[in-house]
Amino acid sequence: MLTRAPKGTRDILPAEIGRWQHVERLFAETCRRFGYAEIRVPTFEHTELFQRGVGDTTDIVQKEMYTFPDKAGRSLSLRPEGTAGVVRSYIENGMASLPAPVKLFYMLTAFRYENVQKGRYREFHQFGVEAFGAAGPEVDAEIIGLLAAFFRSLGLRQTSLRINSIGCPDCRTAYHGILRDYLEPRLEGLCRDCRNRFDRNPLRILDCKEERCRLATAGAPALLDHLDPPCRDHFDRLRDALSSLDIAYTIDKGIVRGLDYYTRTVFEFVSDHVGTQGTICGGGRYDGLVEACGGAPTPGMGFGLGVERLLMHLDAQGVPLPVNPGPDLYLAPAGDGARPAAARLAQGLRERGVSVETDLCGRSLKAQMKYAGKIGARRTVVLGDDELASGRVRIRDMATGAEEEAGLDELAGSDVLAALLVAP
RNA sequence: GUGGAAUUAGCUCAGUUGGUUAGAGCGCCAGAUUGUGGCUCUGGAGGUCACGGGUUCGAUUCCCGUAUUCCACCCCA
Repeated sequence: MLTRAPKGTRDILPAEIGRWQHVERLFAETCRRFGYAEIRVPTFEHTELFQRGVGDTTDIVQKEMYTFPDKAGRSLSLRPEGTAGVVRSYIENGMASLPAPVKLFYMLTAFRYENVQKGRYREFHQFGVEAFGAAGPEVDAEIIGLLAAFFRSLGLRQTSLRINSIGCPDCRTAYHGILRDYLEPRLEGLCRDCRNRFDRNPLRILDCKEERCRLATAGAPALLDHLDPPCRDHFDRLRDALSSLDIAYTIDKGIVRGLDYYTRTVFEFVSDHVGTQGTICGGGRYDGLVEACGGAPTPGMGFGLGVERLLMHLDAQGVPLPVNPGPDLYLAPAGDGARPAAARLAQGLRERGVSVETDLCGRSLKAQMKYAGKIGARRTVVLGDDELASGRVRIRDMATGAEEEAGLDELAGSDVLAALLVAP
């Protein structure tokens, strides 16, 4: 063949589209019940949006973005996540003047130039929500509650919620000092990356997976223990809110998250199954992001959820997902004389809402019956000279083999139509 | 970006210690005489053995490179 799908991309084929549509419907419905409205934003944006919005120092922006000049010389980038574009749209469309909070959800594809593994692709699908204008922990808890409801309705089990607070810029500045004091005598023991991080972003050193860095930071003070009083209060009230929603969680002081914009609350839903791509969903609060992108100071909170990973973990847990059903009716013309009548009848039934298949390959009646069985047709009707002459047909139930007689003229009429539309 | 493994039909896999036309199961198409599917039987289509070089009289098989997939690191969804 000429070429294959590019590395890290995949086709979603008809055989699996039912699973995708199922989770999409369920997510959209859950969001609707929680008061979130769908928004669709561009696949690419000006590169500076992501540099500012995701963070210039992040791996995502530094190493993983699909950035290209367009023919007019603008630097554009395929979105590596959903939040930045939604924030841009919020500002650009004056949503600050809408009744607060502004609650949005999206289902989109994002792009990262990364090495491929299971559950990690270069083009991947993300669901997410963003809530603007609510500063308190109540919205944090509501969003986590939305996810809990979504997972429950899907039948997803064995995931755990981990939460942390990384404070506001003030407590982070203060904490950076405390952390540097602790790390300075241990600087020689750190890896080269982390020695660079020491000045720029010492918080990330705690996230380093290098053995020697983990040893050096094992006894380091945690940011969570050095929050200023307002951040501490926010975190404590989030815990109370989660408890009153009966949502179980564990505190994980190690959650830092790789995007620069987070403040205070950060959280992840992680599958308890083995496997390195265990994070299904991650998010948190980003109280400085709208302002950083040129809007008025506006608190925000949201998450991104990896759809491929969600489906992967549903599979791993054996959660059944629907496949697309076969047609309500297969209409089999017997003999060439019946073909125009069959096509006309199929058209009429389809316009009345029945899903009908009929022969397009000139097959024998026997072959048509085989085909009807293979595509999962619920019923079949044979249409030949006899039926056209008498105006009577037999409706065959493919599961039981039972046949029921009906008038041809009533087949498209309401009674038989109703029977066809009712699931067996 | 760094390591390791794999790649033979649409799918899951055999196989060739280097030698004529490369196999199976499933799937697909057709048939088993009258107008009825699932079971069974018969036949058929479908492969430059991932791609490109090298060694050789001869390479799907051996060697090198590349691509892709999977695994680990890293990162995250």
